[in-house]
Amino acid sequence: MYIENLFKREFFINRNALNLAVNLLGHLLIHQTKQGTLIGKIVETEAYLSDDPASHSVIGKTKRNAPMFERGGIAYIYFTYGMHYCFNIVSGNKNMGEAVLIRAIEPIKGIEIMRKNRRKQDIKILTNGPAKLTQAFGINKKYNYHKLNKRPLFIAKNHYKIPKKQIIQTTRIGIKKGTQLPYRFYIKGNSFVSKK
DNA sequence: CGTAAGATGAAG
DNA sequence: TTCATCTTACGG
Repeated sequence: MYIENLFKREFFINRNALNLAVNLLGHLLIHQTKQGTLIGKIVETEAYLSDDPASHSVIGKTKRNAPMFERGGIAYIYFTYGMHYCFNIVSGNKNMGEAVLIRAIEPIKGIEIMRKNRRKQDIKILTNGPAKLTQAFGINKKYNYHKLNKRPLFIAKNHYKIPKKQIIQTTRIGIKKGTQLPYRFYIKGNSFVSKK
């Protein structure tokens, strides 16, 4: 059903991270697993640009951030704080060094599987944070470099378009550098947006 | 090598 | 506010 609505590779390549961060809001992250299909609506994103002090890419290409320098449309997944995975979508063309961090998602389908993966019951805390949603969706380093226009992990179009008025642009959270830059976007009033 | 920081989350 | 926990990048 959602499979024919998946975004093509060009969608991610033909724009920079700021543009992609805005344009991902409201669309769907889908993971087809053995246990069942997981679907969530993207409700919060952060852009990390090439000349951005907070971006992993600012130091140049390293083994960890190398996916950011590939053509857009692949996943950049990194492990942090000894236990968490964060999921990014690379934007722009090769060697741009930009990506969008998916910070929060609204669970749509496969909620029981998400509860199991998270070992938490309350739907409100299943996916309202970058490392929470990767745990809920079973996303880990095996999907680093994965093309997001292919199953089993992909982005699909939601035909309902978010009104421009409902998109809030503000500063990013959880970082020490570049805190003044307004590179965070979220859907106004959505109760699955992460908290500071 | 040694080490410090980290785009976090959960508990107290 | 503290801590769990470990990879990564960088300096010696």
